[in-house]
Amino acid sequence: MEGSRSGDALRAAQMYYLQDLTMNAIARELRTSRSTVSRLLAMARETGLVQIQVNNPSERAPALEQHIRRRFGVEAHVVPVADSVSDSDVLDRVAIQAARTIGPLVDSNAIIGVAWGSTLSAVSHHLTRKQTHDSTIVQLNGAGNTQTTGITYASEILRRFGQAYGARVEQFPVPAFFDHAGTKTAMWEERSVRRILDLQRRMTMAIFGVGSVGSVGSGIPSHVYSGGYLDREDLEALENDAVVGDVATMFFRADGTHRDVLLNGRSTGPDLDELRRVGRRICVVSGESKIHGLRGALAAGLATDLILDEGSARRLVHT
Amino acid sequence: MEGSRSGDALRAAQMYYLQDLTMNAIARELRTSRSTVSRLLAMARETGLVQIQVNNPSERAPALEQHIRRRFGVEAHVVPVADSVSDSDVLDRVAIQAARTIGPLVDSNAIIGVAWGSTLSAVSHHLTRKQTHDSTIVQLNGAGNTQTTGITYASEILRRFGQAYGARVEQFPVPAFFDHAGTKTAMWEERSVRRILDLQRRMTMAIFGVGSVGSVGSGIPSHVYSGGYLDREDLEALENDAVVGDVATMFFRADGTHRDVLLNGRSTGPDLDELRRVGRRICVVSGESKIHGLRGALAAGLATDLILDEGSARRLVHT
DNA sequence: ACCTCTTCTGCACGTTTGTGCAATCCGGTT
DNA sequence: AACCGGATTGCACAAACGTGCAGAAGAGGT
Repeated sequence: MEGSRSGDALRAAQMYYLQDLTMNAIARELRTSRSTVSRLLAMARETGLVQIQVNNPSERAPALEQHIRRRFGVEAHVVPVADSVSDSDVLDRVAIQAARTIGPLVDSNAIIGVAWGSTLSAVSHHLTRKQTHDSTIVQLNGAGNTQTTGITYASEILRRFGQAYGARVEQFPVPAFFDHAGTKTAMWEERSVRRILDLQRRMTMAIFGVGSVGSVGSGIPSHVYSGGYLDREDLEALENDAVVGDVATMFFRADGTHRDVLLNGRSTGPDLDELRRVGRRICVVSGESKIHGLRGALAAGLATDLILDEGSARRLVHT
Repeated sequence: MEGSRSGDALRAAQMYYLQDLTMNAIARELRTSRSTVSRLLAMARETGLVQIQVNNPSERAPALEQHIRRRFGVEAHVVPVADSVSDSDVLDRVAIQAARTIGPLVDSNAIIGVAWGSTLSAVSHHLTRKQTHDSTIVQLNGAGNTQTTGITYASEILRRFGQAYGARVEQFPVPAFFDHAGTKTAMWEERSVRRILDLQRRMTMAIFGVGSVGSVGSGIPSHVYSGGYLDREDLEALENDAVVGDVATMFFRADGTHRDVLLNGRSTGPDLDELRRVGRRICVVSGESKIHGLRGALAAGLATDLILDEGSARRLVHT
C-alpha cells in the first residue's frame, strides 16, 4: 500500500531472506526493477534491518578459540585468514569481522569507550548500523597531537561509531600526552575533563587495539611509536621501563604491570585498573607485529573479548 | 589445519558472511573448488550455523501488524505476498517464513506441541536446524484415521520437527476422533496416553494451524472436514453447533466458545482451556478460506503469535 | 515558471552464484 | 584384490546478482 523507502526495504528483506524469492520475483511484486531491489536489500543490510549471525556451536568451537579461552581467560574470536594474505588485507578482514561481531553486543543505554589507532579506524569503517536509545560513545584517550591530523583522525572514528549506533559522541579534547605530569594533574581537575572521566568510569563497554613496541626495529611500530607523539627521549624511557605495548596510550610491561612506567603519568589514557572494571572489554588485534603487546595486555587482564586473525592466534598459542 | 566438513563450513561462513569475501576467494584459501564452497555455505545455512534474521523495528512496524496486535491481542507476523500469487504459492511462502520465524524462538528444555495438517506439513519442510538440549516434540492430537495415510503423514511432520531441533519425538497413538465418547474416557486412563497428556500439560510452546468450515461450500475445507475423519452425521452435528473452525481437532464457535460442542467429547485434541495455559502459542494461517476459523480462534484467545499472509491479514482487519 | 542541484531509477554489462552431471574417492564386502 | 554403492568433487552452463552510468523525477530556490 504505502511505498515508503524503508517499508519496501523491509518487505524486500522478508521476501528475500525469509521466503527465498529471487530479486526478480520481488521486483515484480513491488512493481520496480530488479536493480532497485538489489539496492533495497543492500540498504536493509546496512541499516541493520537484516542481521546475519554466524554462531559457532561452542561444543566444537575451533580448537584455537578454546585453547585461548582456557589459557588466557578471554573469549576469543579467531578470524580465519590464510597465511598468504597480505598484512593490510588481514587488517581489513579482521576489521570487518570485528565490526560485525561487536554489533550484536551493543545495547541501549550503553556507554562505549573507544580508542583510536589504525585498527580502530579500520573497524569504524565497517560498523553495521543498529538503532539504540540513549547510548554514548566516549573517547578513551586524548588525541590532539603536536603535529598533524590526530584530531580529525580520532574524531572521525568516534563519529562513525556514533552514527552506526545512533549514539551521542563525547570527545576528549586533550593531547595524547602532556609534556608535564603536572599539567595533567591540573587538567584532571577541570570540569570539562571531569565530565569525560566520569563517563569513562561508567563505561559498559570498551573497544581498543593494542600498540606493540615489537622486537626492536623489526615490527611495524604502531601509531604511537611512529606518529610523532613521542620524542627520542620518551622512546628511550619506554625501553628502560621494559614496556612491551600499550592500550589507549597506557603502557605496560610483559608481565602486565604498568604502575611505575614513567610515561603513564603524562598519558591521557584511562588507568588500567579502572579499565579492568569495565564489564565488556573488546580487544581487536591484527598482524604479527602486535603479538608482544598483546601478550602484555593479556597478562594485564585488559580484555574480556579478543578478536584476532588466525595467524596471530596461532603464534599466541604455540609458544 | 583440520579439514572437517563442518569446520570448513564454519570458516567459509565466517569469510562469506562476516568478511564479505567472494566464494572464489574462499575457495582459494580453503584449497578447494568454488562449487564446494557454495555447497558448504548452503550447508552452513541449513544446519543453523548461519542465522539470518529480519527484525522490524517495532516503532514503525507495518500498520497491519500493529493493528492486529491492538485489536486481537496477538503478536502478528504478516508475510508480504502480492495478491496475484496463487494459493499454493502463498502457503509455501507463509510456511517458509513461519519456519524461520519459529526457529529463533525454540529453546533448550522446551516441550513443543505440534499439530498436523496441510499447513503444519508445509512448515515442517522448511525448518532450519538448531541444536537444543533435552527438548521434546509432542503430538497435540491423534491422527490414526480410519482410512488412509494419516499416520505417516502426522508422524512425518513430527519427525521433521524433531530432527530440526534435535529433540525427542512423542507420538500420540490414538485416532483423531473416537467413535464413542466412552472409549476416550477409558483411553484417557491408560498409562501410555497419560504420559502424553502429561507432556502436553507441561508444554512451553504449541504450534498449530486452524481448520475452517468456511462459508458452506465455498471455501476449500481443511483436512478434517474433507479427509474422511468425519462422516455426514458428524458434519451435520458441527453445523448444528454453529462451529466455525478447529485447532488440533478441537472445535469452537465464532465467539470462541467450545464447551458443549458435541464432537469435542470424542476428539483427541487438547482441551482449549488447557491449550491457553501454554506460554507461547503460535498459529500459522495461509489463505482466505481460513478466515472464519481464524476469527473464532482469535475470539477464543488460542494464540499468542499469529503468522499469516498479507491478504488474510487485510481481510481480518477490514471488517 | 524556470533553473539547479540532488536523489532515484532502469539499463547494460561483467561478476558472482547455484546446480545437473560425470568422474572420482572412500569404506565396506565378497 | 576386485567389486559395489554412496558420498564428494570439479566442470560447465544457466541463473542470479551488483554497479557505473545516463537520464528521469523531485525538491528548493529565485
